[in-house]
Amino acid sequence: MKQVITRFAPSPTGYLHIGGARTALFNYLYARAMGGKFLLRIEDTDLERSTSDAVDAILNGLDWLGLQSDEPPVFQMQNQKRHIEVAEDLLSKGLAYKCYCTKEELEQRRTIAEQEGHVYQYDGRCRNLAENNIPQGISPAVRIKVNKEGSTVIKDMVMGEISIANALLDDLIILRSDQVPTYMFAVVVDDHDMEITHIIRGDDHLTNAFRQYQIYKACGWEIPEFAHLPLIHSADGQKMSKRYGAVAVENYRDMGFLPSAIKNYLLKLGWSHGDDEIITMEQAIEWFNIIDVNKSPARFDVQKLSSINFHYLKASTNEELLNLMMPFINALDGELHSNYKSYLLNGLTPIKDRSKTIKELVDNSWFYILKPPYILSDDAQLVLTNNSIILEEQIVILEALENFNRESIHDAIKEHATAKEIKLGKAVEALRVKLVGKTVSPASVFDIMDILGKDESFKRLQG
RNA sequence: GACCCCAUCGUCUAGUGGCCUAGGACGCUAGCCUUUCACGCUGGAGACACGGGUUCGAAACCCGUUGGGGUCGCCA
Repeated sequence: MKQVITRFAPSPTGYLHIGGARTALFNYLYARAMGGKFLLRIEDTDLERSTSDAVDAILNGLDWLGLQSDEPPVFQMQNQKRHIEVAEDLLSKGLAYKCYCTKEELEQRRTIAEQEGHVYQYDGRCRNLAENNIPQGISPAVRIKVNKEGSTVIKDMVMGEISIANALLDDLIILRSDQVPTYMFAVVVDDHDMEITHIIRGDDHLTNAFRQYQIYKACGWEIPEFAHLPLIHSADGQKMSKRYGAVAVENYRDMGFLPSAIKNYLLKLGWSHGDDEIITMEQAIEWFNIIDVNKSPARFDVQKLSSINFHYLKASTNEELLNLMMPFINALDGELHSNYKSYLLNGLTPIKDRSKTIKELVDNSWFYILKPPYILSDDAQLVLTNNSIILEEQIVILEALENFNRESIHDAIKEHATAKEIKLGKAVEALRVKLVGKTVSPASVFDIMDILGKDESFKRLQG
């Protein structure tokens, strides 16, 4: 049996979309599961919108997720010669023809058609242009001749058998007038040349598959397997787009999600292995099969991602966590404790329980990281009830913590408060102190108390 | 509008004609644990879109309706 080769083929026009990440993941997993190869191709034939920044963003995103390709990425534009060559071959065989309609003309016809209430389909007017009718001074585009008879049937590994009447297809452009191949053509040529056996991509390409099928046929090439994954929708059921919030993987990275958690969550979106929720990459490689992917689109749920993230976070060691925290710590405003790393390594464990993300982990452990004095903002407030804590005490505790010395903490407490006053009750919930420009959650206070609470002498103090 | 695809709790899903008065997870909720928060534990509410078939039997198969999504570029 032939070796399975899959590919992820993003266009470099922005960031790595979360949906793209899932497509990459499924391609990666399928290749790994079948003992095949996973390749990467940058679809940069849109000269206007492609940028090298976007290429970097995509590469970085993939790298961060740990979805590296088995070979260096292929840049589609570097195959332009080959695309032209294939187009010319098609031309010489009479399977394609030159079209002299200008972009403007087509645009115009399209608007007219729209005004008349129907969709414009290219009418093939240049198909049989007589020699003496060829317009002068226009560099032509190349269109493929689509067989208008019968229907095209595609066997899709996810969607099953799908078909369309060929009369609905029109002669699409394969080579632009500036000799740049169109996406529809370049994918087919490149997938063939790269010997891709399984095309796993988003559902939005489903109807393109019919057009590409025609190109494969014209070229006389073997048709690869198709697998169209249902799209990920945002919480409101619409297509995931920028205006609905975070769509780039880098957004999720910045929110403090772990790559392992993102992969686990994305995997579970449309694929499952019984009731299993936490699935490692190793297990996924063992279990994954593209034919098990669901046909229906799934909605993206950050809460569920959070809970999976929480699981992976708790399963990580403090050392691993510290590494992941570094970018967030470096972005912090204020002076760092000289040995905050050892404070964190020692004290992170109880804080993990109340942090769903790496960012929260940092937010909840600021007292290990930042040096006093802490600057209180204007909206710092203290609510007193019968169970109260006094702000002063807190600062004392924090200062004492700098030395990380239980004795001095206790001394400070004894000195500044009576046992009665120290009682930490529900009132602490209402305590919001802004320190170093950050909102500090009351949970942080509890973390301090947690450490103290384990101590017998502190318990006695409560008496 | 045309074409293609989809349809189980709020969300992600299990389910391949009898193990289903439909299971799990997230979320929500009650309680326990805890000096407080969180974690954890134990419960609870919560779904087969609708209408027809097929069958002894349908969440599962077929048809239709409704609803949702996608595609219709010299974008990818």
